[in-house]
Amino acid sequence: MDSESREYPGGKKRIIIEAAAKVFSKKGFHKAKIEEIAKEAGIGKGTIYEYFTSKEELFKEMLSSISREYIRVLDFSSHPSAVEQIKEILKQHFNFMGMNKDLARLIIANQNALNGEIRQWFLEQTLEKIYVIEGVLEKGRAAGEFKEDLNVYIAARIIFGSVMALSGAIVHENLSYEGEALVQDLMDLLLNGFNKNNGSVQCG
Amino acid sequence: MDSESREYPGGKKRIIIEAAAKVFSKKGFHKAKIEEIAKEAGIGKGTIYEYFTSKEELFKEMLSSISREYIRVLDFSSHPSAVEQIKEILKQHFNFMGMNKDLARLIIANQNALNGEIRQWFLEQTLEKIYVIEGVLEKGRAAGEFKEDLNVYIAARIIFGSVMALSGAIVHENLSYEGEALVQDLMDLLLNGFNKNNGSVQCG
Amino acid sequence: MDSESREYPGGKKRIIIEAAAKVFSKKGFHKAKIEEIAKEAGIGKGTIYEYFTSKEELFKEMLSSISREYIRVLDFSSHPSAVEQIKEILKQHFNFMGMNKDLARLIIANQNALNGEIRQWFLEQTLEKIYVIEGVLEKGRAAGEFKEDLNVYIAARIIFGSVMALSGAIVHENLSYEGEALVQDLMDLLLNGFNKNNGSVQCG
Amino acid sequence: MDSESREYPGGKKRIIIEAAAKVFSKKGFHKAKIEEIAKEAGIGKGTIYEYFTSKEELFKEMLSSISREYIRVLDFSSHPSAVEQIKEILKQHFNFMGMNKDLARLIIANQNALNGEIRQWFLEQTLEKIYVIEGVLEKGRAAGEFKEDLNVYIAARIIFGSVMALSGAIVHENLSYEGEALVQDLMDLLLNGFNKNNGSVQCG
DNA sequence: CATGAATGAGCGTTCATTCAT
DNA sequence: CATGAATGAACGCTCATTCAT
Repeated sequence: MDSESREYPGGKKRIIIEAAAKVFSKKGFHKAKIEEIAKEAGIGKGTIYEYFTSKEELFKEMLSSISREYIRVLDFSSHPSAVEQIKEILKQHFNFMGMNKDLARLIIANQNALNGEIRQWFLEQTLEKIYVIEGVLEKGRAAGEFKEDLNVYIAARIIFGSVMALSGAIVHENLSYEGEALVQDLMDLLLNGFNKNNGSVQCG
Repeated sequence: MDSESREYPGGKKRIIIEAAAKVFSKKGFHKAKIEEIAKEAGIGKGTIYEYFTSKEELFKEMLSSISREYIRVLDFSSHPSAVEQIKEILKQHFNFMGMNKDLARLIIANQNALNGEIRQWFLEQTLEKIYVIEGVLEKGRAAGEFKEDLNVYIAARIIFGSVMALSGAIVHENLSYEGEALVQDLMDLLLNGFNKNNGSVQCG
Repeated sequence: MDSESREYPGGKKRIIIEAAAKVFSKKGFHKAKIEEIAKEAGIGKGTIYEYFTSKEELFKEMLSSISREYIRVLDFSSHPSAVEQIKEILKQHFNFMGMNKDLARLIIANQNALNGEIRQWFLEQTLEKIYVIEGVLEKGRAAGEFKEDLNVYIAARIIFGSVMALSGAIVHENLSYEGEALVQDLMDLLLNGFNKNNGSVQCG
Repeated sequence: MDSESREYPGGKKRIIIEAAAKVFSKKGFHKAKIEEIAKEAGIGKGTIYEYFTSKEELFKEMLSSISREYIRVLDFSSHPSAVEQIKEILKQHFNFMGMNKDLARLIIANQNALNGEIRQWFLEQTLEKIYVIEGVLEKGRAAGEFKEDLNVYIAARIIFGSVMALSGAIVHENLSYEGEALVQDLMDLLLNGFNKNNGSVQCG
């Protein structure tokens, strides 16, 4: 409860993670130097090793932290229907991506990059997010919002993949994500498909 | 006309690229060592530099080579409708991914990874593939196969993203891709959406 | 104030430069290995790069350091006449060369060797020394010590060249430089020339 | 006596040496590549090793060859007096240096550079030239052209050093060497010294 | 706890030399 | 003799990690 921790809730660890996020985002995992992170954090190089055992661990903890924050932001439970929840997820996601392009790049870039242990770990993070979507879809299906025979496994991956590809467009091609147009269009395509005579067109 | 050249059409360069594909797939760009690639190719380290000016160039040439092979496989032009063409793309894609899991991992893994120049280059490769899909969609839309107001930009990215996410499932979660079930389900969802009353359910 | 800093004023940098001087002298620029310099200095290879950005920089800084020391030794301004000043320069120079044969070898050896940037730099170092001599000669000429029409440009290069050639004799042929005999003889030849009837022989 | 050897007296070896001279002059010993020399000579890399056992040997043979040519050029024996002979040596030397700046640079640059065995060898080449000068001086002294007590050892090195320093000025500072002015001035200073009242001023 | 000087394993790249053809 | 594809020893430099203070 000293003044330090009041200034920086979470203490040095928080400071380091924020500096790491900034540097890793800008440089990527391999080109980011521990020294630069330390400088960005305004501390000594050795201090980082008081809180993290290695560069990899720092990277992973930073991503966990971001994910946690990201998930925390993804507060969708208050919405009544699965469709609305998914809409909310997409909306929040694109907003997050658009407002944190560097972090977004980092998340997209490391979708499956990196080696060995860390790759596995990352995969699990990704799956976790997919499972959330699967959960929402399953509930929606059970509630009769979707086809009875909806393959939630595939559907969840369609959503996740679409979101990632469009996020890539946002950060790499500067696709505008503002307003709800993007989400609206995406949702319409996901719900009603590419075919004519679907969606708004109802049978007499 | 010696047995060597018969065994390895394309000569040493081909051997090196194949060894590089194997090692890069297993280790990723940064952890892959030139020496290991050389050993894998059964040649001396220096020989690689007779054919490629740098590790980066080797990496890029290898990916180009794979892409070329991959695109070559993607022969879909003979199919009549856009829907059939896309189905064919997906089918061939998943087959390719399932049969070349290491290469698949490499393509997925490097979707957006890597830094600077090489990342830019990779991005362009990816966009190229998306543009192919966009082209097919546009033609299909013009031919009246899809909604008149289909946003091909978003639709292409939905397809690309879905494909990548499901490819990830194939290589990382061992999702079975055999038969046409996966493609059928995916296509159904893409064309008709998640909603009930779409697709197979026809208006009286 | 620990014993370390007392032992090595100037710190690690000084230690490294001294080790570098030793190794570069013995092996020359290209055959000298950074690792050997580090070992000679009793430190780790990486430490050198904490103080110098590259092998070239280390080489140049070492030569600068030697030159500085050498120039510092060349304190001749207190002598009244140009002739005395030049005598003093020569005396000090030969003493320095004789007492630091390794360094001498290095200075002579690299008179014009090395490529590109570093050669240019070395050239400038050499010219600087020649300009000092030119300056002394010009003052002496103005003061009436020499021929009125003395070509100081050529004269300075005669002195510099003679000194280098004789320094080479000292380090390579073990020419004795002790006492003032060498300087005396050299000065006599420079001032009075090879001809008979010059110098001590005065006209009735 | 085949057409080859008629075209190139001395055969391939001569061609290689000439190519080596060109490349070594331009790049220096270390930056010169055997491959480039081979290309310059219009032959295969391996062929060089049919005539020379190593890069070092090629370098030494090339220098020997140049020196031989250079000495051959230095035909001064027909001149009557030692002074005239030395004048002739200087004249020819500066002409040679001025007309072959690249080779000149090479000769000057490698005065004492290079390591170990090759350095020793180079030293001997240099001494050989100095001994020629010493010989001329000694004869001149005996013939009464110079001071009776002329220290030919030092005098020879003064000449050699002066010549090298001025050659450096020619190739590095673009000092003009044309006409006989430079030789004239140099000789005057060497023979009569820097002092006033020497040389042209004759006793009544 | 905090620091940053010191470390050295590790790797991409070069190029003189060899040798099968 | 001639070749040039193949080689691998060698080295400069980086940077994550350690540890004495």
